[in-house]
Amino acid sequence: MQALNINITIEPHFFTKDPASTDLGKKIVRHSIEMINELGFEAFTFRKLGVAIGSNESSIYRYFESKHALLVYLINWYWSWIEYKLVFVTTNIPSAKEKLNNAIVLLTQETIEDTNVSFINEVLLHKIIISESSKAYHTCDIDAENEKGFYKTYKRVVQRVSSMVLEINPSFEFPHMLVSTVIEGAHHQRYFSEHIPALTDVVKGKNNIVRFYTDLVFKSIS
Amino acid sequence: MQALNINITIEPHFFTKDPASTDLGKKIVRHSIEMINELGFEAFTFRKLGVAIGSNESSIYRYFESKHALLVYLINWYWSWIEYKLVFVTTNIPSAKEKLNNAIVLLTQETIEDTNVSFINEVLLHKIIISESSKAYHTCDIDAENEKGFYKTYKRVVQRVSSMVLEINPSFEFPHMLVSTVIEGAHHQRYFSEHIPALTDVVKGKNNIVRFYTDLVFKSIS
DNA sequence: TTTAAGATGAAAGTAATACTATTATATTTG
DNA sequence: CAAATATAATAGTATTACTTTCATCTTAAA
Repeated sequence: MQALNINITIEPHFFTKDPASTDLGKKIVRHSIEMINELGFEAFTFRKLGVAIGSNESSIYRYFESKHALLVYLINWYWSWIEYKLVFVTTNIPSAKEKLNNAIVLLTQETIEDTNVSFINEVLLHKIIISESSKAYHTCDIDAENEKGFYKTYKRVVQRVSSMVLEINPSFEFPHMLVSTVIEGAHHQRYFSEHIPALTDVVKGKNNIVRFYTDLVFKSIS
Repeated sequence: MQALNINITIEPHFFTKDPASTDLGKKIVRHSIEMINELGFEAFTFRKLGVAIGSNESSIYRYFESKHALLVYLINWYWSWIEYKLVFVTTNIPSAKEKLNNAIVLLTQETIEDTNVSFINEVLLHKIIISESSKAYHTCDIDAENEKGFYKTYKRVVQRVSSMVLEINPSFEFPHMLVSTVIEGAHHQRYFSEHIPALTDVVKGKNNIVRFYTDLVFKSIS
């Protein structure tokens, strides 16, 4: 996909101060993505990030109230970006099946190029989504956070693809289950293929994950 | 399932001292399951557990070297128990389809009764598996731990069910992906249905999750 | 050009976590 | 009954995830 002059806008309740609005903010986000990838979310701290960007811990807290909040911001950025790409690959496609196919490919494929849409490296961000995003919603605060709309963007993506499923088969009972199974499943399979290969059948270089989930979707809704 | 006089045996490398071998050990495991459920894994600490069982933090460390190790123990206990039940519901079933069907039902259904097989409450343990198990394998130590066989029991269950898939369709390319997708998917759907319902189509009281995944499996392998 | 508002930095402090280490006291076993 | 083993009590450590306070630096309007 070619780079357009677009920008992913993130709603104000995902940050204390908009990181996209300042140099320091962008630096915080950019380097946090790198560091979370390198260290994992647990070992990543605002102190270490501060040292890495030559800034102070307390300054970072002016943008994000906690490292959990930063992760939620990143997750929402990711889903906003996916939503944008989803609209892009499904607009003006007359065939409902082709539309859904494009959507499933988008949701299950590897991210291999940084589109330079922004100050965010999408390849690394996708890796964070795969390895760390479950830590954002497996908390005891999930219910309160869900009410505040923390997972709205993700839900919207699921809703859009579910509608495509219903376009093809209006009587299919479980479109949301199917779509969220595919999304979470693809993430798991990518993680397993790298770390617990006995749980997958992934051969490196082949697009097995995309093919598996595409088949799964079309067979189960027919 | 009726209670048999069986016991789930856990391999020695999952503990420092076998909790099944002493009263204190059983107390540690029993109460840790309760507390992890109440507080979530993050807020659960050995200190709190010690207070709850009227014992000392340092005594708990003699059984498990860390709270992560305790979680890995619980996960292995769960999968050993599932493996036992899996063998139970698939033995002496001549039809390959019925066998696989029984397996999928077992993997996707809710656990509603504590079988009293042991000192472990399986209903609560299943909830921990759903909410917390991903925290065990989403660590930076995953590769080392996988090599040490930390996830062997889980892999064995996936392998058994994958074989059943191949019995029905020997040319199916992705049996492990299918089975791990179903297992992880069912856990996610149960979690989502309680906390982020927009991501599912689950109606309370109905066995939608079981039905959805059973259909999914049989449609995709046919 | 001054000024004052806002952004950032430096430094110190806090409560809690996830352990470890040491020593004392029970309890069991041979 | 002694020795071995299990458990408890206590204290200590390094780190985390923040918070607070105050100083300084920047910048943009008066």
